[in-house]
Amino acid sequence: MGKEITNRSEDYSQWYLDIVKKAGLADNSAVRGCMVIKPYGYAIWENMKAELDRMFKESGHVNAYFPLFIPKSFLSREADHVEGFAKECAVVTHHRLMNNPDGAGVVVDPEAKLEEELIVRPTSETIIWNTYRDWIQSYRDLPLLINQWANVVRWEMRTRPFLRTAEFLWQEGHTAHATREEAVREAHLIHDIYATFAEDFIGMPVLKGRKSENERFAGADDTLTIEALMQDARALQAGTSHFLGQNFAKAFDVRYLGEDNQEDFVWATSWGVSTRLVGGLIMTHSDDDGLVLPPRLAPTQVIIVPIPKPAPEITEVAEKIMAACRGLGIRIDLDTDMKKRPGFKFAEYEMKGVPVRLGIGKRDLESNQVEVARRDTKEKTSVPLEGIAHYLKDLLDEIQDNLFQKAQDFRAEKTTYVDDFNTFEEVIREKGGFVYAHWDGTKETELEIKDRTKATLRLIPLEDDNETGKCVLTGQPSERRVVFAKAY
RNA sequence: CGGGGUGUAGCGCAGCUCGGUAGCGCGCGUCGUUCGGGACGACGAGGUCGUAGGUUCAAAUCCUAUCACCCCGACCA
Repeated sequence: MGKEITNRSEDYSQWYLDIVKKAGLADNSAVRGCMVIKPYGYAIWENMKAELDRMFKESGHVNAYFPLFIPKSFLSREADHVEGFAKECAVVTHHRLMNNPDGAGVVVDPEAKLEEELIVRPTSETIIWNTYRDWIQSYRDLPLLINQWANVVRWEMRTRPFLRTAEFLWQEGHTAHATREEAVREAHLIHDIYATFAEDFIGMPVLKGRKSENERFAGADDTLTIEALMQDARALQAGTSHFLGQNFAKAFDVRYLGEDNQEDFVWATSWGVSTRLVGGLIMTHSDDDGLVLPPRLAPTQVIIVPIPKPAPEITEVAEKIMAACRGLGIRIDLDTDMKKRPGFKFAEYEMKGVPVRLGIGKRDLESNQVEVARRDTKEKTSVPLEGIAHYLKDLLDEIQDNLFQKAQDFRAEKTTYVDDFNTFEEVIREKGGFVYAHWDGTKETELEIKDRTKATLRLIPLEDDNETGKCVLTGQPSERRVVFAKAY
């Protein structure tokens, strides 16, 4: 008891907060809008990070680190960019405190005002492109394929753990290329990596497409996005990859001399995913009993619970199982807590979403078996000790597949094709999910739809299904269906 | 920034209307009995009542100011 979580059907948003709290992923902090990521939550992020980092490096990228602070003037170099971020910047104005002359505490020393204010980076395009100017002279310096793991700050009005926090952790890739084609290719490559990661590791199916001009990243010529559907039938933007054209090269005067001795501005991309992915993971798989982790990202994949409590003869068997499992790369642990009772532990590991639990008690020892409990289906079976490691390896794969499949089925169920506006409004209001509809391509229509239904244009699919039609709102001709949804 | 609400033990709350020197549940510690789905008993530790003023013999309670946080909107990875 005392660990009850709100049912999804009652209050989805409270359910989410309960999971974050009770699974020990994050706490609110003393700082408005900023969370403390607890060890268990951070371990999930570390696993994500490790895999993404591997994927970036395999595709030729290297890591570097740029400053947390950006001179205010840098931000305003690119007009669209500053417009997009100006309203949510944390600004450093002074560099020193002093004892309060009126009494206790310290105050900002007015003498220590900075000549130029510093902005805590909301994203690093400006400081990086200012640096790239010095690094790039010739086509031989290109491409420059750099990624940074960092924290950024965006002073959001309303925050939610992982989904939207004032400070968040992310990676931001910033690449420089000699040609437009190469930069476009890079943006698509990363887009593919993001989609692969989301589906194969988080087990979160995503739609791939491009953003409308209105939803595009501030300063980009083209924004590619992956969009996932959460269990409350709302969309989550899970990662974006931008083709920046020559916008930042022009703003920071980054030119290179080509093989043909012609000078030109450099072409750019930038791309990022954040700790928001942890929020997406939670909302994709978890249930009313707590977190459900996809095995590939679970800090602990298998937990052994001695029944009724740790004892030498149980530990001996557990050690053998663990050695065999670790040999196959399975992350497995033994619960050695003497105080808590088994029932409590079962509930606790379910809350934490550990994919598989092994129960070992006297009757298992006698029959040379263990009890195997899956978190995803709640099924329990007795499995012979002989060959248990391979059994578990296969089971973890099966759970990973099952979670992905379930999420895919859910998305399919919540995907609707709509051809008239009444139905559109009704589907958005009653059913939610992704709505494929025709759109006349104008910003006005997009905004009016948002205004009337709260649904936003999530993406324009990349592949043309060659189905022309009429805009669901205006009846004007449309070349393809686009995807609308209510989003986080 | 608009509208609503809350600050009392680690967490969740009662007490405030009608001032009298702080209580309940969970959690925490010790011991014992338990232990195959969130155990039980006994004893115990723990609170400048958000902060600063004021009224009063006396303030968690009344008054003033202030800060913080939460919820609903507008902004957003």
